[in-house]
Amino acid sequence: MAGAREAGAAGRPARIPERTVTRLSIYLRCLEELEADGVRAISSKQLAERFGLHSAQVRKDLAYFGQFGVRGLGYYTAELKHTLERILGLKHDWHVALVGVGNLGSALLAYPGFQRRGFRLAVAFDKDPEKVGRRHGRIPVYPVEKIVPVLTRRKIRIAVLAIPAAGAQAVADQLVAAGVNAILNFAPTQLTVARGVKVQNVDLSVLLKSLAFHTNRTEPARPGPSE
Amino acid sequence: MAGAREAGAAGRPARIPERTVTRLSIYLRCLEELEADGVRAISSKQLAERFGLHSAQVRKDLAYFGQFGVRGLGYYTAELKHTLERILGLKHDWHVALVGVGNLGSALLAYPGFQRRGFRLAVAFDKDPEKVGRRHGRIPVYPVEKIVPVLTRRKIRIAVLAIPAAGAQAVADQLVAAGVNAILNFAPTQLTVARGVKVQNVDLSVLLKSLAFHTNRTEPARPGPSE
DNA sequence: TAGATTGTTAATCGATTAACAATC
DNA sequence: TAGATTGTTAATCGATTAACAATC
Repeated sequence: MAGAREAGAAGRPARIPERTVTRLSIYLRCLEELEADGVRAISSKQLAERFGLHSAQVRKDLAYFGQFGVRGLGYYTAELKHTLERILGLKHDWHVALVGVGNLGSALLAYPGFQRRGFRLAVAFDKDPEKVGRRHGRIPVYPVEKIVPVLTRRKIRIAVLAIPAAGAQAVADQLVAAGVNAILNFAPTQLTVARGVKVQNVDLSVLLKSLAFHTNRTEPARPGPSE
Repeated sequence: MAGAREAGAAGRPARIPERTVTRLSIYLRCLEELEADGVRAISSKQLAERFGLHSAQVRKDLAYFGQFGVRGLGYYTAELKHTLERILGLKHDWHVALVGVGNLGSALLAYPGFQRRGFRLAVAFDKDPEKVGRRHGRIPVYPVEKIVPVLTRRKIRIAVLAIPAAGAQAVADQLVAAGVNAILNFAPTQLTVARGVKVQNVDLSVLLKSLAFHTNRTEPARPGPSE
């Protein structure tokens, strides 16, 4: 009885480990390159090697969602890419809201790889009256008070939070009230949100501290090949 | 036989889980706030609750490095903060190199929380002759060809990579040759580096894909409390 | 002392890896 | 067919949580 069950044939939603989802995203990035290079197919072993993983890991990650490979051959590049896009929900563009048009927010608005991959920053919010009303390229900047009406009307479900820690929780509450399901949080603070809303934290300070810890425990590295 | 052994009394370096280091950074952030609020001491239970963790987790994380608590009481805020700073290697400023003065790089140069917490962006590099030679505030911008001599001379061990994927591996090679031990990598590509060099990837596209996956599997969230 | 909380060991849980029959 | 690689189950590994004696 071969069990091909996309997300559980019975109906059980099947919990997917967070790290599996992250790896699928990385596999996809790789498959885009492979397809551009004209590589027709790739095995789990070859794919795994590119990321220092084991082939079983790759096969297991994919097996959560179905059977996509060909025994004796591997996976067809174009087909697997297509499949991963479907699994990750990238078959249509996502409209994304940005809160905070400061240094980081502006950089994100200008970041091409962001928009390119199906994430379209559709609206921005800021509390500074100087910034409100203007446009950043083609993106309108509203006052933060408008979060609920604007996002509700536009049915936006993903938001990026690029403001200081102080006001972050209040804004997050607004986002959730507006029906947002997922928040990419650059504010260095722990957000409390309703169950079902996913928060992905990116705390540059925390990341740097981890690097400092590692550097602190490592020899000052040879001065390089002469110079 | 109570075993107080900082990093292994014998000399064994004791492998610390990555996630423990990340949590220590987060605890520290919290302790800074607590100290500012005049909170004298805190228990592992109280600390854990702020992050949705179990108290045993907090105690275990700390136990890797020694015994810092007081039974029946908890941990003294100021003391634990001090201790975590020492463990993470934050007792002195780190000079950090930035490669890539584009949108993201400029945002990082202007980001205050970055500099504030003991990470000083000391030098920047770019391949654009337009940008080279100028200064960003007080930070000089050199051509990327100067990475090895400049970093070697200044003994810089942490670098931030904020350039497109295409040139990232070549630049990473230069950084490693220059004696860098840790790289915060914003380029959406897998870097191959010498053992002992730590790479911390921040791929915005991957993070957004995880959010898309979650959003894709979730009901479109109630439209919020009326509006 | 009585109450509280640590530090630490043992039990549990979940994720990674090994192994192999199925099959292209 | 012979060789290769999948999909999947079982074994291993590591991290989280429970439990509790030690002790403030």
